[in-house]
This record gives sequence, C-alpha cells and structure tokens, in this order.
Amino acid sequence: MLDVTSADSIIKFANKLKGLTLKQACGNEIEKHGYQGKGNFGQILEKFYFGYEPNSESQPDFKEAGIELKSSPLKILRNGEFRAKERLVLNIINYIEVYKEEFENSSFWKKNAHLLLVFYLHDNDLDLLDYNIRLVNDWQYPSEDLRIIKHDWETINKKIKDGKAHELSEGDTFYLGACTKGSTALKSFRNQPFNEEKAKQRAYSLKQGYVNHIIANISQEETETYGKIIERPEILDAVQSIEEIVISKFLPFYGKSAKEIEKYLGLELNQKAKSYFANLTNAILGLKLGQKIEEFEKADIQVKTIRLSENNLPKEDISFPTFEFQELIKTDWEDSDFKNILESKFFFVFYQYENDDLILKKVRFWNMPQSDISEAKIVWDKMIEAVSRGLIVREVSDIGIRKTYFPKKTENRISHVRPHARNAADTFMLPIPDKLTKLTEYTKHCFWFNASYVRDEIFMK
DNA sequence: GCATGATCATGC
DNA sequence: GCATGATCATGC
Repeated sequence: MLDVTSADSIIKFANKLKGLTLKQACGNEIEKHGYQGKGNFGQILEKFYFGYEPNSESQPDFKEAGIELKSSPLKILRNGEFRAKERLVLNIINYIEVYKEEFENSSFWKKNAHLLLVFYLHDNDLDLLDYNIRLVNDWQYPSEDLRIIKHDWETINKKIKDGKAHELSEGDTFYLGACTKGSTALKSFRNQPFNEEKAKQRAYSLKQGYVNHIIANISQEETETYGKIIERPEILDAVQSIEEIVISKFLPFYGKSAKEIEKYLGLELNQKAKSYFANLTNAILGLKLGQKIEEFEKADIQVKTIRLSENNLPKEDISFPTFEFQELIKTDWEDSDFKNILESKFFFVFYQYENDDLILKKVRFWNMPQSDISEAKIVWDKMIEAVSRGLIVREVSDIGIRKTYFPKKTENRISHVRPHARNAADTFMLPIPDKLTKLTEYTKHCFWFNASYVRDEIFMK
C-alpha cells in the first residue's frame, strides 16, 4: 500500500504506472469522482492515482517524504529514442519574496530538491487519459549540475534585486530557466520589489535539453557521444562561472588563424567539411572529434560560428529551422518556435577574413534583450498576418521568380523571412491558397537574423 | 554592394 | 528523405 511518508513507498507505487494509461491506472476512480474532461495530466494523476488534492503550496507534494511529483510529455524520434517535448515547469517565481532567500533555504530548493518524474508519450490524436506512461523515476541533481543550477538561481535573483524582473529571459541561464507562465494577458503581470514596472509572471523551469539529459539517464542510454567541458566541477565553486571557463579556453587563440589553432592542437581536420568550424570549436573546448558538448546540450545553447568580412559584417545572415505555414498560424506567440529560439542562450564564435585566412576574433555568450524580442515579434506578427490572409506572392517575374509579401530585411532591424529549402519545389502546405497564384503549397521558409544586427548588437558590443 | 530568392552538402 | 547549417545567383 502507498505510504505517503516514505519516499521508497511512493516511488514503488509510482513505478506501477509504467506502460499504463491514466484510464488503465485509475479508470474506475476517475469515473467515481465524476471526471469532467477538465484538468491536466498532472492534476488527474495526483488526484486519482495518488489520491490527494493538487495544491500550490510551497511544500513539496509529498511533504513528509520531501518528494515533488511532476509529469511531463515525451516525443519519440524516428530511431525510437525518447526526447522531452518541452521544458519542465516548476514553481512560480515570487518576485516579492525570493530576493530575501538564500539558495539553500529557497522556495525552489524546498520544493524541487527531489523530484518524482512521470513521463508519458504525447499524441495529438489521443485524449490525455489515453497517453501511455513510459518512464517513471525519481531524480536528484548530480553535484556538478547542482553547482550550475545554484549559479542560475542566483543569476535570476540578482536580476530581481537589480529591479530587472521584467527583463528576465530563459536565455539568461544554463540549466534552470525563468520561463513565462500563463498568457501575455495583463493578469499575468506581477509587481516586482525594486521597480515600478510590472514583470511577466515566470516560473523556474528545467531547460528542455536538461530534461533530455534526465531522460537519457533514466533510460540508461550511452553517454559516450557527450564530452564535458568542465572536468572538475569543484572549480565552479571558486571564482569562475561556466561562461568564464569556456571563454578562458578560447582566449589564448584570439588573433590566431583557424589553421594555426588546428596545428597547435595537433589536429588534422578536414577543412572542406561543413562541420570544420564546429569541430574546431569542440576541439578548443577539449572534446574529441564527433562528441557533443554536454553542458551546451543540457542548456539548449545554440552555437553559431560566424565569418565576418573585413568590414565586420557577417558574410551571411543567420538561418533557423524552417517553419510549417500551417503550424505557424495556429501557434500562439507564447508557444511559438521562434520565441523559443529568441529566448535561447547563444554561443557565438567570430572568425574574420584577413586576406585568405580566417582569424579567431572573439567568442561571446549572448541572449536577446527583452526589448529586442518585442521588436522581432513584429516580424513574426507580419508573417502570421500574411499567411493567414493568403497574401503570399506579390509578383511573378518573366523568368518565374516570385516576389513575396513576407517581412523583408529592410523592414526590421533584427530579423526577416527568406526561403530555406532544397529548391523552389521543396514546399509546405499553405493554410489557405495564395490569392494571386492559387498555389496551395509554397517553398519552405524560415526566420533569419539580419547580418547587420549580428554585427551591431552581438559582435561590436 | 546589398537585398532577396534560390539552392547546396552533409549527416542521420 | 529530410533537417540543418551554409552558401550561391540575380537584379537593382
């Protein structure tokens, strides 16, 4: 039987969920309690399987055992591996109170030090009562992760103390993020202690990449494909943050050409490979060829290698993954892929042409200021507007090249929309046909960062 | 020389 | 076969 005061008992009881759906695990219970199709997966699990009322207390769900129950959706890759469908959202950040806390006695740590995780396979076509529960495990943070999480928590707290709660962004931190919670509506704005300006409600969350790491750990997948930057986590305690450690590894190579760096590191990389610069970056960080950077993967960091012309302008604009027109217009800004990208942490590696050599100029961790995110949202808004009105093609030239209504580079300081496809025939369906051409599908496009924005706001600053 | 449309190359 | 990161080509 379930003993709610014992961690072992709770975990054992939870483990029986594996392979079942909510309906199978507690079908009669759900009917008995008059389930109305309301509530989310987690609430139903708490109420009908574990038999307690969901609360929003500062205590963990099972307070005697110190365990916080969390459920979260999985997606499945083509190769059958599981990945997190989204970040794991934890408790709401109470701006008015947290600035008084120390990490060790914080509301975050009191509630989330020991998690019990229930991962279910999400499926758009199914009712949530029919989602299959695939992974169940408890989770406590390894000490090297905890050092980074504590540092993240302090980064968030510092921003609140500085009266900048309204400028918080997920990209500020590595594993523990401050993600928006609730709608953008006025009611989800909160007071902050050191500034009159209201701030969006946010919650602590574990980044999607970090949740992937938990999943890989639970399902005991091999970790050889990952290499750590930080071999001795205890140095994080002292003076250096992970950012400082990473940058210190690059500093000796500033002003050196890619070829010189390669030589110094005793490497013979294939210079024609598209992954040449990515390989060089990883080698500078001390990784073996083909390894992924564990800390960067956990932190969802987007690594971008930029080649600058001699006038400091990147040779190319920066592309992002293509979007599907149909998905684009049915996704809210808050849940959109583009907002997710804009709130990420980036790691830029700048090389610059000097004659025919590419010289390492500098590296930079960066994330977009909130004011710029608002400015880039205008591009997203215009795109939604165009696609949902069927305003795609503006003009077709004699030789068949089309001009579109999509947001151009000249219209916005930060971002624009351009094709990103195999060729013009590589398309996605349109939600409604194009007014001019009657086309029902159109060349794949994506959002791009303007090269001039990268120069002015990321390289030069 | 830049803006915009179009496409390539690699790896999974 | 396709996503992703990167690059090419044309016209103004």
